[in-house]
Amino acid sequence: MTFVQQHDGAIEPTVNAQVFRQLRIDIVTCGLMPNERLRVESLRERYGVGGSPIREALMRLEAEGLVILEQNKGFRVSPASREHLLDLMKTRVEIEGLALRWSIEKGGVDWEANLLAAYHRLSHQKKTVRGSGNEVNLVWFKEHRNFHSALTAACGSQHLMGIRENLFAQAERYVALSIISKCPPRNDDSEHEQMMRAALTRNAGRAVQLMTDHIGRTNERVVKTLGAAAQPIKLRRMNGKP
Amino acid sequence: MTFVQQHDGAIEPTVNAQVFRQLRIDIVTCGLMPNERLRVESLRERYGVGGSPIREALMRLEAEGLVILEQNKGFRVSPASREHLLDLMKTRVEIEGLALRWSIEKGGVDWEANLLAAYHRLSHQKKTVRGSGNEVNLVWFKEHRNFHSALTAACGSQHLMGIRENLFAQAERYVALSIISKCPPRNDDSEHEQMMRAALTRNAGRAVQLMTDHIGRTNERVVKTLGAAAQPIKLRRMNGKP
DNA sequence: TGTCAATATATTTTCGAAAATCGGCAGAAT
DNA sequence: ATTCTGCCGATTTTCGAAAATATATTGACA
Repeated sequence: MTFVQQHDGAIEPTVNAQVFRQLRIDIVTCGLMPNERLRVESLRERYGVGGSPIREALMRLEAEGLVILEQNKGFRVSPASREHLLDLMKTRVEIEGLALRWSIEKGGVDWEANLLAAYHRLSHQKKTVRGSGNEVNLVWFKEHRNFHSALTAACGSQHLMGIRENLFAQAERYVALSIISKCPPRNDDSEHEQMMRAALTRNAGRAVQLMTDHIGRTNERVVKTLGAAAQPIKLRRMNGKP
Repeated sequence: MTFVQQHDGAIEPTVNAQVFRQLRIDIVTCGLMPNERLRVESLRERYGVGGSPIREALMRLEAEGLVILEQNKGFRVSPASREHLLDLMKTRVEIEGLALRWSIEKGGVDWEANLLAAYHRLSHQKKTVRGSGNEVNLVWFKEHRNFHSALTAACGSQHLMGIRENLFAQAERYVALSIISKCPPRNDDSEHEQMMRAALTRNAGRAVQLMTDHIGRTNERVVKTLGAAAQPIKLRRMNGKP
């Protein structure tokens, strides 16, 4: 595995951590598609490392819900489906709402400053890069994740933050899927700005409502593009007969 | 690893799954104490298996928050602290409350039946077994977990259920800690019955309030016994000098 | 005596190969 | 034709040993 430097300059010290990070990115951005089988041998080639760190990384991702393990039958990327997405969204609305409410209650000046900074960075990024097809813009993803994290950063609960981040990652995967499906990305920049304003003015009710709408609108858009790209068709060997 | 048959008669097919299950139990019941180092070599002896399945199981538990990994320095059981417990409780009140509300909304006859059955089984168990010291009663733990699971089983969200179960497991560990610390276990049987009644009569508000109190009271009890047993004192080799 | 560098030991991490398991295929039996 | 049985290749799972890393110990030097 080539040691890829991260944005913050840090390098993951162990191969396991590197594989975990990269695998997570590849799954969330749908470089590895939903339901795709994850053979250890293929991944060994892909990342140029041994089997152990790969399996260990996969186990972590399994616990996070991004990967599925069928015992003695191997790993695959978690399937994407309308039902799964709906469930995810329902839960996310509650969790993000709760975290936001708490954050607005408890946030201090530092929280406000970081939120402003995060929004500023996000507003200078586009969702897709025009260059090679409509590919997902990793930097936008990062800044978007950062912004939502900043919104809820002052909620005062490690547990709630962890849950929120996990659900967020799963939702990101659906957004990536939608972008890949050539769905022209909607502009939600103003929504982010409104949320930020409501948060900074300590209008919790409005902020939560905006967040709910924000998630709902994203969801609507994604649901439309789901039927096509969600489930790779299962292929059966045809014995060469037509 | 000896193939231990489970309560439902199923046997985990892979060594990894067995180690995972057993390790999880040992941590939740404080057979492995908070903050205790988890050396691969020791665990290899303890469970009589190779290193790979152990590391893989530990990675899963790390993602669940029951185990901590410091890169290149190994695993340890997650430390237990008053702050951690308080955070956990705050979050759990919200999650359990939400799941319970949804469950009461959507639950059908099957849900009611299972809930009744689960309560009946729980009410026939004691928290501790008198035999060898005040040890945790694994069966009570199982039935207690089952009961709370049954309460929220109809919430209609896999994600919310998963989150709830995870938080519940972490809370169980604190209860076990409290029991081990010779804290005479409180009788919360009637609380369970009241919750069940409120749920069955579709009184969501009351049920959630009871749940909140239930969690709060357990928490109070546990907090008291924390100072003593929470953090094993870090020992430094003394060079043989007194 | 105390501090620092160098060495030795313990532990984690990783690899490569052996063992176990699954799914498919061929051939026998009904 | 259909079901069953046993074999074969592909894949997962597990082990044991090698490489990498952290921790402890020793000894030199101020």
